[in-house]
Amino acid sequence: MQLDFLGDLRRTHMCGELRAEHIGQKVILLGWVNRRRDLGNLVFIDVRDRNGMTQLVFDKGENPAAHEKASALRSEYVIAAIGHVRKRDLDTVNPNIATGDVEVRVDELKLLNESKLPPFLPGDTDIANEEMRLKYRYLDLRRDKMQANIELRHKVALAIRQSLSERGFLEIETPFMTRSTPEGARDYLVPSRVHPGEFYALPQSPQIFKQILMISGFDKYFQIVRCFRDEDLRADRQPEFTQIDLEMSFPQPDRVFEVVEAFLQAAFKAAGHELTAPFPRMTYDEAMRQYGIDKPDMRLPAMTDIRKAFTDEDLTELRIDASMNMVAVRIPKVGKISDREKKEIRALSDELAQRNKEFAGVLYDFAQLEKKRPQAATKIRELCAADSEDLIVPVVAIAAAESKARTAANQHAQFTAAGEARLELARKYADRHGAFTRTGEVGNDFKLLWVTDFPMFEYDEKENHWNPAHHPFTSPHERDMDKLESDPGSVRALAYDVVLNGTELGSGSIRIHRQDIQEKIFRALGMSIPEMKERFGFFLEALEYGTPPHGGIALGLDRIVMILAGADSLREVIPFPKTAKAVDLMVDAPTPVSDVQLKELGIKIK
RNA sequence: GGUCGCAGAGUCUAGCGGCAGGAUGCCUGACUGUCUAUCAGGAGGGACGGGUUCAACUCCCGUUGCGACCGCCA
Repeated sequence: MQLDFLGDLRRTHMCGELRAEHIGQKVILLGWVNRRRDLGNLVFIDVRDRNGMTQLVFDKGENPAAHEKASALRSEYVIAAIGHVRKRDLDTVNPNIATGDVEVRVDELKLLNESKLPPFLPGDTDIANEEMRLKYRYLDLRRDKMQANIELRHKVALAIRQSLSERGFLEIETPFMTRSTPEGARDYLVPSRVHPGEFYALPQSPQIFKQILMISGFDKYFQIVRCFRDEDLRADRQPEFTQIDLEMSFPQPDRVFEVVEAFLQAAFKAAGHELTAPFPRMTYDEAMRQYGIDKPDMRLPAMTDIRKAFTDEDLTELRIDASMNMVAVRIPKVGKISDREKKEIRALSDELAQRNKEFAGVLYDFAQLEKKRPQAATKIRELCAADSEDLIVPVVAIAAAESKARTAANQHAQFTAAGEARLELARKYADRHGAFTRTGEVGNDFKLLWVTDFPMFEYDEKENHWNPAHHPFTSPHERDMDKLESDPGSVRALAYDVVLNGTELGSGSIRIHRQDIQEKIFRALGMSIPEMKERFGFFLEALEYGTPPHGGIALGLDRIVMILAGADSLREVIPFPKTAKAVDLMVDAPTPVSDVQLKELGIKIK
């Protein structure tokens, strides 16, 4: 079929714009053929662009030439429609689309491009599987939902930029080709041609650079920036992802919180939600005790300490280890559970024990407890404020035959395992309690909070030394300074996370700005002075030239947009994401490269 | 690295150890008020490799791809 040129055709409206007020106007619409309804002498074409859809009418009696051309149109052809807006008869109005009151009677149709028959259509009711969607991403992105997600992403990013800019933050770029640091995740490496055998690394985050910018006196920095981590993927983890990265001079954690709360309010507003600030706060310790996790999902009830429910006699008879934590997990509105479900809960107990080596407990059968110790069971119901429909799962330790010494690690694992049980059961019974279903009420749908006072170090059992829980530039609490050497495990950091519905949105800290403290930390981590110099020499030197107190945070933009879009995977809000095996199915990356390229880089593949 | 799930027409799927069914898309025809158009007709199918079996789309093993989770991700 003959194709037409665009010439100097200029569209007058987007395809979702026309309303009753445009009736009678001459319009030019440009877009894709979304659907064709051919009634013989009368043809309807829905023309679509990212803004919406308009029905075009071709009537053989009115305009035979245009009608003939329209009859040959197929899905995803690109067209220009020049015509007049017409009121639809009352009985032909389509309330399902924004432009449904009107239609365009086409005077002249131009065919700008044809389309091969696509493997799937943007208007399909069943969406294709992900493999197909990713391979033909350009087609998948034509779908309304994807267009909306990408637009939402733009709006959110824009609102955040504006908010930060208004508060005096400067957006400053930092290098993508930088220095590999062995800390943290694996680096993506970029070989240097000029220096054979040497590599740049793509940044896991602009951490060092933003601190240097504070040393340079920029005072308030931000960047919406790509970060790279060569680790295995998850639904909420991509190898390249976007952070809202910021750093400020002379801050207390509260200053950082205010900034983040402001831009999150702006971001949520852009998505149509009025968020209340300040967000609730909780220390790491409270989070672990009440939720068994450092990123509590507050849409579900906290765990309850049930030690008080048992008399000493109960404990002896039930062979419960009184030296350990006793908590109950409560999942609302589960109702009666079947024998099979009971079995599944028992199986979960084993699974948790396998995953948490130090876990000394079990998920107790509450029904059994009600039989054996009705008073204790009643008390637990009271303590949990449980409804009769609620599922209660006590997590207790059964006393070992020989008395084994329980450690702090056991106690911690007890909370962690209970927390995992809480989430697992909540997911399982999501249909019944409905806590994960959007209600339209912001306070219910989006539970934000700050988790503060993370521990400074974590002990690595295998390697037998202390690791930074956050990163090695995190400042300890001023009041814990003197415990750095004597009792590293009890040192709290000025580190904080912002959490939304059980997802860690962002993580930050007040940094160390004094070289003497930085060296102490490195010593506590078991790093020698030469080792420190080798890894961070330039940075330690920078600290010596008048470094102001500073701190900041970084938030995952992809995750924020994902939650706002109500999506289950980051791939729904990233235009060109990678598969679980870190492959781009559209461009087919990664690929081998030619021997010539390798030789130039001085690289041999084994 | 590990555990689990999935793999069938262009796409989405039902079922089955013995003729592979539907929806949608596509093609042809009819149709002047459709909008997931309708009606009639048509074309089109088992990821790869091995095994069990008289017979495998179906069962088993492996590979590959996709997905979920664990490990990993300061």
